[in-house]
Amino acid sequence: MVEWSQDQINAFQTTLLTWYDQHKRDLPWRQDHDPYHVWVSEIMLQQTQVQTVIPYYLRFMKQFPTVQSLAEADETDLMKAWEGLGYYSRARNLQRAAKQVVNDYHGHWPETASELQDLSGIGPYTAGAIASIAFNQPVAAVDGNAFRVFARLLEIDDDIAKPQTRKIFETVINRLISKERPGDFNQAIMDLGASYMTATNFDSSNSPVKAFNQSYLDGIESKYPVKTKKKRPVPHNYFGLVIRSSKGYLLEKRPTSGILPNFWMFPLYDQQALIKEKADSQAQLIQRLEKQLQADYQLSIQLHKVAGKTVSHTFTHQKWLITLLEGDLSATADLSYFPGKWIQTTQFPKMAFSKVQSKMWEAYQNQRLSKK
DNA sequence: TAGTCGTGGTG
DNA sequence: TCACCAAGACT
Repeated sequence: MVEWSQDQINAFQTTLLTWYDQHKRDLPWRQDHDPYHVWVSEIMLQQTQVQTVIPYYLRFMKQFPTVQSLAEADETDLMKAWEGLGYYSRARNLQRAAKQVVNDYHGHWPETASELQDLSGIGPYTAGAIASIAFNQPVAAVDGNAFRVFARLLEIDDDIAKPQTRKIFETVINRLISKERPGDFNQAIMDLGASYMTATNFDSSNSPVKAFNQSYLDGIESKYPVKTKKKRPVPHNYFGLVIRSSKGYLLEKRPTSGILPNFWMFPLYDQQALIKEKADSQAQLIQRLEKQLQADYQLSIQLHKVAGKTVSHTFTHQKWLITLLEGDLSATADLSYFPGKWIQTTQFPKMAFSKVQSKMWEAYQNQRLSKK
C-alpha cells in the first residue's frame, strides 16, 4: 500500500475538489444539503445506479416532501412508490427511521455518523455520507466507489468483499479527507468512481487524479480492487398458478420474511417438492399438484399449462424458472383453507408488484391475447 | 462471517 | 445466457 506525505495529501485534495467544482454531476439531490434529501437519495442509491434512482427520487419527494409526511405515510403507498427499485427492506427501514427522527428526535436530525447509524437502514456508509454531506462532518463514506478508487490510487491489496477490509479503508480515507469540505470530497470520489474510474472500461489516462494513481503509473490497475467472486444464483423451478373467477384472480401474500416479504403474487409451488421419482414428467407433477390443492385446501381445479416461454427471473442468489398454470374456479369456492384471496384486476395498479409478478402477469396476458 | 435481500445494465 | 457490476444493510 502506498503512503502519502502531507504535501501529497494537500495536493490530492486540491486537485480532486477543483475538478469536482468544475465537473460535478447535476443531480436532483444535490440542490441543497437538506438531510432528508441526502438521506432518501443515499438509501435509494444503495446498490442501484444513478439513472435508475432519479425518477424514483423525484416522484418520492413530490409524494413525501418531508420526514414527517414519510413517517405518516400509508405503507401501501410507500411500497408502491418503491415498486421496481428492489431491496424493499430499504423502504420499510426508511419509514421506520423517519418515525425515529420524528418521535425520538422530535424532527431534529442527529448530526454525527455514530448517532446516524442508530437509525434503521443506516449503516457505516450511509451514516458517513449523511454526516459529511448534510452536516459537514469530516468522516469517510466508504461505498463501492471509494473502495475501487482508493484501492487503485494506493494499491491496496485487501479483499474488498471481506467485511473487515472496510476499517482499513476508513482509516486511510479519514486521513486523506478534506477537513474543510468533507462532503464534497466524498461526493467527488463517487463522481470519479462513476466516470474515469469505473469498474470496467475505466479511462485512467484522462482522469484528473492520474498523477496520484499508483496502479495506473505501474500499469497494474486491472489488479484493483481485489475482490473475491460471488456464488452463482441457485436455480429453482416453480409452478405459478393463475386461477381466475368472476371475483378476479387468486393472489397469495408472501411470508413476512425471506424474499419479497408481504408481496401479493400468483401462488408459487416448488416443483422439486412434487417430485417422487426422477423420471416424473411435468404432466405428472401437475396432476400431483391438483391432488395436493384438493387435499390441503379443498380446492378442485383443472390446471392447464399456459403456452409460451416459462417466466425466468434472476435474483442475487436465486434463479426462478416458473411454469405458468391456469385454471378456473367458481367465485363461490371456499377459500377459507387457502392462504390467499380474490383480487380484481382494477386493484392491480394500486398494489406494489414485484418484477417477477409483473413478468408472470404479462406472460399470461400475452398468451390470452394471442389466443384470440 | 457469510448469506440474504431486487433490479437493470453491460460486455 | 452468463458473469459481473451499481452511492449497502442486516442477520
